[in-house]
Amino acid sequence: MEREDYVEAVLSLVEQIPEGRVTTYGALAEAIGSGGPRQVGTVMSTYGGPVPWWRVVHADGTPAQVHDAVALEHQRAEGTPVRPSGKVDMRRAMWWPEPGPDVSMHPDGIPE
DNA sequence: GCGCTGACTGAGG
DNA sequence: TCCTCAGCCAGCG
Repeated sequence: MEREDYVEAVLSLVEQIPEGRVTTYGALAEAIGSGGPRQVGTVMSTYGGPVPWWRVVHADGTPAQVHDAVALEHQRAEGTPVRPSGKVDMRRAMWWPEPGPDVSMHPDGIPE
C-alpha cells in the first residue's frame, strides 16, 4: 500500500470519530490492518493537522504526549469523560473504528 | 544497506 | 498508581 493511501486511511478513520469519543493508535492500526501503532503516530504527526487528532489517544487513555494540554482542552470542550488524573475514561469514551461487520457486540465500546 | 528515532503498547517492579 | 524496560513497524539520514 502506498504511503499516501495509508495516510488517507488513517485520517479517514480519525475524521469518523464521533464528538466526545476517542480511539487509540493501536485500534486505528488494527482497523487499517497494516503497520503498527507507531506508524499511525508518525502519520498523525506528519499529516494529522486537518483532522481531530486529539480524539486519538494512547491505549491507557492519556492524550498524545506532545500536545496533551491542547488535546485535553479539546476533549473537555467536547464533553469527553476525562478523569481528574488527566486520562480519558476509556470504558465510556472508547470508540472502535470499524474492524468488522460484527456490530452486534458493543457499538459504543462499552464492554459491560 | 545500516542504524537511529519516534504523536505506541504491554508487562514488570 | 506511577516509573522503567523491551518489543515493534516504517521512514529517513
